[in-house]
Amino acid sequence: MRPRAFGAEFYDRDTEHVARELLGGVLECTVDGVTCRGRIVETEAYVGEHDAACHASVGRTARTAGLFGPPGSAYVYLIYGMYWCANVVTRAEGLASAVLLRAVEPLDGVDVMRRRRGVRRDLDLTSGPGKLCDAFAITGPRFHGASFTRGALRLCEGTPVPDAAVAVTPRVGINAKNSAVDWPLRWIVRDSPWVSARSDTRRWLNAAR
DNA sequence: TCGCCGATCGGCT
DNA sequence: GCCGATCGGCGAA
Repeated sequence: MRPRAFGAEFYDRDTEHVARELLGGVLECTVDGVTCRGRIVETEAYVGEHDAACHASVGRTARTAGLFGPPGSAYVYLIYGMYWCANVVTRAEGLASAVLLRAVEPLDGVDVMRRRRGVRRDLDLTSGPGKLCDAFAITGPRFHGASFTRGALRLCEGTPVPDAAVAVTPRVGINAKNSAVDWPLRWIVRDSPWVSARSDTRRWLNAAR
């Protein structure tokens, strides 16, 4: 059954709330007639031009223009010349912030994901921002600037995740000299095996106790 | 299981 | 030129 997509008003709010509430939601992407779905288990917030880890901290450029776009639009960029990362833009148009989709639990289209990824273990299909874009065939040319509220790329209502099952950590992959390195803007489903950076996450959660 | 390293290229200084 | 919101393979422990 086709789930219902979040509307633009869902994204026209504080980025932290959107990131938190996307946990348990469903990412859906249709390419070449095949639909893949996954339950979102990990997100990160990039909260604006004052956030040194946010691409928009350099201001509005050709690259970052998408971050200033309307709520619910896709900001898809290439990292390390090799991997795509998918974000959903938050807050009103003109405010540069977004939620990075970092990991999902595969639900539908798993065979296609396996073919696209070519990895040994299913756990490596979608447990990272570059991995999930590969598994779902999300690329910049296909989806940068598209809307997550309708069409081939959607974010949909799923089963909400209770606070007791959620953990918050600093974001992954932020350079140690970045002033925002420690900001707690990563949300995960605490016990999901599908989250990225598993050993780092375990270490951080243990140290925080 | 951990840590290191190379791949690969567009955007920015 | 430099470096990154990453990933997978490798060798060591």
